[in-house]
Parts: sequence; structure tokens; C-alpha cells
Amino acid sequence: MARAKPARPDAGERRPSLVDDAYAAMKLAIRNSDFAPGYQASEQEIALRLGMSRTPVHEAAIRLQEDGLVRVLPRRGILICAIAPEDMREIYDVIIALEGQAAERVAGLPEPERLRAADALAAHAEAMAAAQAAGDLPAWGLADEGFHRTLVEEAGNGRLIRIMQTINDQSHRARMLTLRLRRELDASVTEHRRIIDAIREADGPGAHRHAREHRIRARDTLLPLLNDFGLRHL
Amino acid sequence: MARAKPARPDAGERRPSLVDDAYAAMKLAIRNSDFAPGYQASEQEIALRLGMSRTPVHEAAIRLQEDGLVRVLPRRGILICAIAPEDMREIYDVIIALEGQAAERVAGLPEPERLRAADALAAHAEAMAAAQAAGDLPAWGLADEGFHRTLVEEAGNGRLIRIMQTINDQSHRARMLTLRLRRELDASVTEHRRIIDAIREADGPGAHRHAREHRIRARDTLLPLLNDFGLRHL
DNA sequence: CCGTTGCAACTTGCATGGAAGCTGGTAATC
DNA sequence: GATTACCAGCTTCCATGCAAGTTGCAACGG
Repeated sequence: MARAKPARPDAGERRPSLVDDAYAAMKLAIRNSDFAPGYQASEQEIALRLGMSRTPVHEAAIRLQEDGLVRVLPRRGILICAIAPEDMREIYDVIIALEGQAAERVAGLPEPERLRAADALAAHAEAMAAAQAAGDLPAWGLADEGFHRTLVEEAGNGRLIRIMQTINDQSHRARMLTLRLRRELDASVTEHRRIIDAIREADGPGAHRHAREHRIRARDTLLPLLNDFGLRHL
Repeated sequence: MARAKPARPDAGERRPSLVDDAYAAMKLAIRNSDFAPGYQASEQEIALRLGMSRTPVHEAAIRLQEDGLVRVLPRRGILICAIAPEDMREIYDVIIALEGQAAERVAGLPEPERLRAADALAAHAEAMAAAQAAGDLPAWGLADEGFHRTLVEEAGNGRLIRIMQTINDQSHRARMLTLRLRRELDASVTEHRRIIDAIREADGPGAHRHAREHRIRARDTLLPLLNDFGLRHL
């Protein structure tokens, strides 16, 4: 039949296994708070709900534990991890360091890629400004997320991307919750534009500094907010 | 009998399961190059060697894959990952960002802890200088490792510690290999002392900058070395 | 009424078996 | 000789069974 191998020299595009399904489903459920933090689920129950046996659920749970989203308690079940303000401080420290580095890398790209990256970032920034003008908070959050994801992805460091993805998964619920508490959306857009400008001008240290300061300010406005509201677990 | 619970309010000190054993054993084997990169092992074989069934080995393999040390190829076996110079660049980028942040954090600690941390770091620096004087390369490597581990641990950020641990596991083999290629041991000791001094003086930005530049220099001397030697996979 | 003990139900840890998929070599064909 | 088809043996994937550990509650004794 002519073409036996459709497309796979050695790259690893393989159809998802049941373990992958379980992993994705559980991760999504945690993101959406279908599994609330503190909830203790049994593998059997999840397996039943997903229509598979305990084994793939168990293996997915191991991966989620590695991601810091759950804790597998021996012979007691799967505990959905809560996020405390202290965790947010840790998370922000990592973000501050890595996003600064990413911005510097992007600013150091050769001209064509650099300008394409800047344009992509600018598109997200525009979307944020528009959402802000329209008072559309969810859209603002989505555009903000897109901006930061693009910034990290354009840096072209797979490990950095992966770490940031993990960290973002951990803090997603907290971000959703605090989105409506914020009153400083203007500042974000302005700061984003500063980062973009520095990248356009191939100003590595400047991009680093602006990205860093942007996240530092975000942390310094967010953490007191969490403490004021007495949010111990998110 | 009076005190029924010896010591466990809720903390999770539990005896290692077979999965933990398998994980530790495989990780060690990879570190020591008992499993060379590129080697393709079967779960059955490893299980046999460790005297357990396939299940715990399989689950440990999943964790190792999450750590980026192996790749589990569906229905083909466990592939020990090799490290290419490009990977080292990625790894150094992450280290540069995170260790700078860690140093800044340590410099920002309250006085007593800060000075204790500085002393601990100084002890490692002394050991390095001594090893260098004695021409004892392995001891030098060990002390260097201790210095950087202490720096990260004293920052008191669990996530940061974990990420650095993972990254170090990935690059351990490469570091061992390149240890004897280096000719710039003096510089390291001097730079370490600069970091320590900045921490002693609670100079956060200074500590950040020195830690950063130390790792940047290490990267810039190491990467050309790897390329010159044509080391494609380590 | 309160503290203790024992049990029953439930949980996961791990072993094992059947099934499906991949690989490499061999034989058949052009 | 080169190419294709195929098959045997290997591998993991997943379901399931059994054993061991944990929990909550009921019954009991003070």
C-alpha cells in the first residue's frame, strides 16, 4: 500500500494512553476546582468515573504529585493540595527569576525572530488594553496569561518552559481568585509595553529588569491582599 | 500506654515503598553511569535485578521521566537520556536565573540566619581552596557542589530547591566529565568569596549579581569546551 | 457520661496475566 | 541484488486479585 509509515521518523507523537487521559482529566478537574483543595479522593472512585481501572489513575496520580498538585497518601487516597500565601511567595520568587531571564533571552534573539516575538507580545498587550477598556476581566486575564506564556516560549528554552508550566498550574486557581481583587490593571499594560520596547531595541538587561520589576510589583500588591483577606488556603 | 503516637502529628515521614527504592536505585545507577546514556533497559530486567515485580519499576520510571532523566518509549523500553551541549545551555540559563535569586534571598535574611548561612558557605569555600592547594579535584568538586547546594537551601524556598535538585540531577554526569577539563578553579573560589561578602553585608543586589556572573562565566568557559571536544552526547 | 477496645469496611501496594504493539530478521518476489 | 511481506519474539499497557495498613464506629467497661 505505497505509504506504510504515515509520519514518524523518530519524533514522539503518539496517541495518548489511558494514563495520559487520566492525567489530563485530573489536572483539568483540579484547575476548575471540580476537585476542591483539601478534597480527598479515592483512586477507585476516579477510575470508575473515568471508566478505567485503578492502574492508570494511580500512575497519573504519581505524575500529579511530581507536579505538586496532589499528595498521594499511602493507603488513604489522593489529597488535592491547597495553596497558602507562603506558597505564593515561593512561586513568585521562581517566576521573578525565570521570566526575567526569559525576557533577556528574547531580547538577545537575532533581529527577525526578535521582532516577530515583539509583535506577538504586542498583540497580547493590545488585547489586554482592549479588554480593560471593555471592563472584561476574564478576557484581560486570558490575554495576560498569553503575554507571559509567549514571553517564556519565545526564549526557546524547553526546560524553562516546562518549569514555568508546572508553576503556573500550581498557581492557576490562586490567579483566578485574585483576578477580581486587583485594581492595578493599568500598570500591567504599561509595564508590558516597557518589556516589549526593550526587546525591540535588543536591550537585554533592560528587558530583564522590566520583566523582573513587573513581577515584583505584582507580588508586592498580591501578597498583602491575600493576607488581608485571610486566605489561608486557595 | 501513655504516648501512643511516637512522633507524627501529620507530617509524612513514612518508610520507603518499593517504588521509592526503585526510584532511588535507578537514579543512582544513572548518576554513576551504570546505565549509560542511550542504553535501553527493559522494565522486566530491572525488576529482576532489584528483586521486585514490574509494577514498582514502571512507576519509578514514570517519575524519572518527569525528572527528564529517562524516556519511557511505549512498548519499547526505558531509554536513558543523553545530554547535548544545547541541553547544557538550557540548564545553565535556569541555574543562572535561580541561583541569582537565591543569593539575593539569602542576603535578605535577618542578621542571625544570614551570618550563619554566610559561615556555612565560607566553610565550603575554605574546603575548595584547600582541595585546590592539594590538587584534589574530586574534593574540589564536592565542596563546590556543597557551596551551591547550601546557597540554594538557605534561601528557604522549597520549590526553588526542588527545581535546582532536578536540574542538578540532569547535569551531574556532565559536571563530572568536565571537572577535569577546567583550568579556572582560582576564579571560582574568588567569585564564591565575593558572593559570601555580599551576603554578609546584606547586599541583596550585589549577591544576586555576583552569583549570576559566577554562573555566567562558568557557562561561557564550559560550553565552548564541550563544543571543542565535540561532545555531542554525555 | 467518657474513654478504650475491637472489628468491619475501605483504602492502596504490589504481583501477575492477557492483549496489543513494536522490532528485527527471514523468506519470497520482482 | 533490491524490495517487500510477514512472522516470531520481545516489550509495555492495563485489569484484576490478594494482602496489608488505616479509619471510623459501635460495643463495652469504667
